[in-house]
Amino acid sequence: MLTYEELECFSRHKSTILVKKGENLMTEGNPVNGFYCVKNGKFKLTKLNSNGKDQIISYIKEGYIVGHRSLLCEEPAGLTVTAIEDSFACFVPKEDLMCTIKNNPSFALELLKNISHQLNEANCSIANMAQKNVKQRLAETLLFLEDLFGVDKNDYIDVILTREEIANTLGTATESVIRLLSGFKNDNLIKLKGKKILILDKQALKNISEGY
Amino acid sequence: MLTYEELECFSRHKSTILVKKGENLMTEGNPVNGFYCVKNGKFKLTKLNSNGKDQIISYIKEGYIVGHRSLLCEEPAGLTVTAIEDSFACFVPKEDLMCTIKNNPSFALELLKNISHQLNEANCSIANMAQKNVKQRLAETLLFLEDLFGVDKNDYIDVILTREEIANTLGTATESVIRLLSGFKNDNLIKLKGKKILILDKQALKNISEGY
DNA sequence: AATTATATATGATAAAAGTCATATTTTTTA
DNA sequence: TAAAAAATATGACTTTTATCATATATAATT
Repeated sequence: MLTYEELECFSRHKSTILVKKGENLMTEGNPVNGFYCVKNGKFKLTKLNSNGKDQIISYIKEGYIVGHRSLLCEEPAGLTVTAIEDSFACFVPKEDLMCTIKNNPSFALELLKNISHQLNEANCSIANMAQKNVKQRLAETLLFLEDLFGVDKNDYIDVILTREEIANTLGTATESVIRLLSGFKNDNLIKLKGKKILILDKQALKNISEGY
Repeated sequence: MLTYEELECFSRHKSTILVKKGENLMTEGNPVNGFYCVKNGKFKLTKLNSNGKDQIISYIKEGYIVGHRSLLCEEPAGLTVTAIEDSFACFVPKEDLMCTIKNNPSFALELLKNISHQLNEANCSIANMAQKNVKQRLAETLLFLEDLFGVDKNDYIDVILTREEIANTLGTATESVIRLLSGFKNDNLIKLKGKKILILDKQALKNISEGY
């Protein structure tokens, strides 16, 4: 996430594009010739596995940029970026990015900070994936989703995900997520209303995620 | 990993320090006031878990830099960096890094590339951790270690790790690693000589790691 | 070299998680 | 709105992995 001014600078004069729910902004393995600023909406970032399952690596929302990593490495897209609701993004061509990096050292530093921060989060994810069991990871993910996307007027986490998408975030089976969510509900840690999830006991979920 | 010239530039006039096997170059949570170039040797990068177990996030060797991510984020060290054999590294103070970034746009770009690359690798790790079973991850890790550290004169992977360290790389129990290594040995995929591991059938390991 | 400590190895068992089957509910489409 | 499709839910069972116990081998220390 960059500062408002930096994003403004890029998105001024740029055409904003609509990405409908389920559509891809970028596709893993495809060449990348610019990056995107998310103006509005929500996206999931996924990686395809040899067994054909998508692994959700992270989520982004308004104010986030995506695609810059591939540009900088001069590699094809490492992830597929898919809208999880109708969203708007604006495209910034590669040249604009490179030009700005070269002419504006403080922007380069800002970008370094941005990617460094993402790298730290990715490292934390690796440790969590490796050492936490599915229940711990689910608890953690629910807290993460509420923190990232906030809550709606009825206090439900403000993002609609299928159980399968949650499973693909945790790296587990859909049935396991369904069972665990039922368990959390029975223990009065969460409330469920279709796909909507409301966290009732944040502290308890935090404890579970840390193994207590 | 940066280019030879860039590293030279930093390490000239810098004192090289000896880090003995088991000693830390940086410690998770501690403040960071510079970064290190590895001149010689091997290090593991670990993250402490709530259950007290170390998770090995990655490995580095000569030519790699470490600590720059925390510097750029202005955060405490996110990882502990421990020598896995007697090693040499040189310290570059924060000011030198910041100064170079500001005065040398192409260096900033190089650094962006470096961290972007690491972020991509971390994303791959997340997917692997989430979707592969222990056997697949072990096969992959053996191939990774040979690729990173190369082999000695007898073709054994040129790094000495305990079974526990391998387990902490995969995020599994030490006994599981021991059992699986025995299995690979019985299947003539690897040869074991104490802690030394020799890969006999690279293709078979690759197939296992991809789930065939 | 003998002793101690640490690492490796292996079996037995338990716990966690995956898979398959099937029922029910919700959502989408015609 | 009805029919079809997709998602959720739950039980039964299997596989994977962790844990505990213990034996053996290797490395470190005195």
